[in-house]
Amino acid sequence: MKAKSVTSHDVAKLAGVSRSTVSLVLNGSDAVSLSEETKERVREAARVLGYRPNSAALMLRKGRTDTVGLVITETRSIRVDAYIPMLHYAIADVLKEAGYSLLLETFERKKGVNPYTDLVVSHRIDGLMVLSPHVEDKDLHALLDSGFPVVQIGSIGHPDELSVTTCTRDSTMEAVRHILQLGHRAIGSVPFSPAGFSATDSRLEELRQELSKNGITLDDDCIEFGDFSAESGYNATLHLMRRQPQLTAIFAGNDTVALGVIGALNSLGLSVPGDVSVVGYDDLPFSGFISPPLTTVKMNADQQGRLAADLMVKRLKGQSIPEKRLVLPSEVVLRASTGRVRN
Amino acid sequence: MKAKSVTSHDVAKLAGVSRSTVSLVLNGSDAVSLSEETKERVREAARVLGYRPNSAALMLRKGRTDTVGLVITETRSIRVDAYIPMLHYAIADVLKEAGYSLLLETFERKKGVNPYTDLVVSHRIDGLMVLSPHVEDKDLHALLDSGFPVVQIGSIGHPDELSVTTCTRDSTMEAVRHILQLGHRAIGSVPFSPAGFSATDSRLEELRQELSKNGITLDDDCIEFGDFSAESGYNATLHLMRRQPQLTAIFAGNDTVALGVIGALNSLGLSVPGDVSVVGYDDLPFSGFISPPLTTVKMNADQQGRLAADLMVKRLKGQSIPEKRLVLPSEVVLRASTGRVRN
DNA sequence: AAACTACACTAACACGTGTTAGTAAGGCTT
DNA sequence: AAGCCTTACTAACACGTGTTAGTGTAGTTT
Repeated sequence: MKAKSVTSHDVAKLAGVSRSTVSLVLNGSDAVSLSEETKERVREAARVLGYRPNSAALMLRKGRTDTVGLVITETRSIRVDAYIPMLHYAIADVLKEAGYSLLLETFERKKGVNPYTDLVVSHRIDGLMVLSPHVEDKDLHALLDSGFPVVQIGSIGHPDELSVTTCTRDSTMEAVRHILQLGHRAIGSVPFSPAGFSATDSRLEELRQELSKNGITLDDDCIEFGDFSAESGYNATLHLMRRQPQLTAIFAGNDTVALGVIGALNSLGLSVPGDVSVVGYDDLPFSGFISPPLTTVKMNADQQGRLAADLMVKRLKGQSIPEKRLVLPSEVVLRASTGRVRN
Repeated sequence: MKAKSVTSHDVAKLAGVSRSTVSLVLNGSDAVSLSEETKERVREAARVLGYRPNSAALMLRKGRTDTVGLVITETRSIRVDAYIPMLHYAIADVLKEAGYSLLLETFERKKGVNPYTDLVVSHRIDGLMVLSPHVEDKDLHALLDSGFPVVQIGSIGHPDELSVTTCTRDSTMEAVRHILQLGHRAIGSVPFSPAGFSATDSRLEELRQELSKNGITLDDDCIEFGDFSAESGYNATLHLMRRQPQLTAIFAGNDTVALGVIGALNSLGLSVPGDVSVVGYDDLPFSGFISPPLTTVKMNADQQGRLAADLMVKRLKGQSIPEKRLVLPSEVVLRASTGRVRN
């Protein structure tokens, strides 16, 4: 019933040589000389039998798995936001190209349990990629201390970390200037998550500072936190506009939330950008094609993922890494969701 | 530098017993009797050293990897549509709960290359999940013939297949009736992909049949194919409405495409649903919170993924599987993107 | 007293691979 | 003819684990 698997022993038997010879031929080793005729006979036998080395045996022998783990910490966001999957698949692409497999690890943090231990200590993976790591993640810091290959998307400030981040400061400044030039003065914000997440905190802080430079204070009453989903953006906006109906511009924490922000504004009878302008972050694939097309701060998830995966490949292959912390620029994409303030 | 890994040998030495004893204790085997005192000493030693069995050795010894592969065939769709990731993460959740890891495999089909061979023949995985399989996929049929554990999301009609599909026929009927009751007669469609993909073909065929039952023919001129993204929906709609400006209702192939459809209609100065009604498929998390909230055929990706993963777990654990082909019902969700036809 | 049982543990094998040290034979040099 | 190099190959080990058959001892039965 179960097709017995083909081992190098079978190949050896068919080719009339020893198992060692099979291994040497198939791995192209030139440490020992073999006649061309024998080599060909072995290759042919392997082909006929459809031989593939058993990967577990390979891992055991070589002491590596050619597998990289991917940890996604923000489990709440996975199902409702498109950004993580974009990173994920970009990473998968690059790693596959370099000969590595990608093992997905979604974990919930439990008290007293180090979520990295299982994968790492059991030698299940050669390296770990962490998306949106928490700055105060004790276990992650410990893992970095141990020297295990880790690449993060997002920094936790560890001296040895390899990370890729996107700096939104300049773009936020540019977006704020854009909004101010359109005449807006009553400005609110709907971050994409509760406070405490690094991207949320930094975007909010940058926004606050830029507005402040221009003499506008971003009052706490003008902020209503979302929770990753468009739904949360929708509900937050309803609350926000009930409390602060004078607002004419809203900075959404990301494009998914912005979708809900626009939906809520419209449901309140407000037009975008006629009555209220909306700015997002990320520039998801759909952002240019919704109604109205969204003005947003482009993050380039694809490039971010690819560079992170490149870092991992370099690290695993022992290649030199000139820059351990890559910082990508963002870019403001002006579209139709922002407009001149109503009279 | 490199922290040498802890093996059962180390544990044995510390506990003052043989390696066999360590293995027996830690696996809770009662095939041989051991004193409680020794057991405790071994457990303590293992705890102190932080011992975890080497997974490669385990795989080799046990002949299984406790790993499931996930093949995503529609690489074009991955980055631009939210449906696949939802399936993906639901599957990952269930498998993890059952003690399996998930290995991601995104592959491009190349001539003469069997994309399943590597993972399967090298014993890298115990089972394979295939998302949106092609009906005529020769290699997949061969894999099923071989008896290797495969679960598909989407059917290819193989006699032994394990699959989960969602039947949209009833919902399409219901949605069509809904649209007709609103007075619409000039109806178009923007499928989410080119023809040839099973979901696209079946949805289109169901739509055609239902309309036909009501005396309306869905002309080819009233169909403009999308290509997975919101952008493709946007562009297709521009073409479609230029060609058929009389249309008052559009069935989008999925919600992502519907996003672009609505965007395009608005950019043409048409309101939704004032001038044109739009129906989507999937009910993505954002669909209820965009503007206008989208009327759609709900697919329940999460449940689909969970059931598929359950099938896989049952299959791998040798449990009985009463129904090899699960067919889930869909459900029409009426929202504000559909309305009475304009006068 | 011999034989058996129960207990506590270990030696040895097998999983499938890559690699190093070693063997055998033939041709060449001295 | 003895020694040496080259060519062609293989035996044997190691990776770390789970398990089966087996060993020895103490206690109990016949």
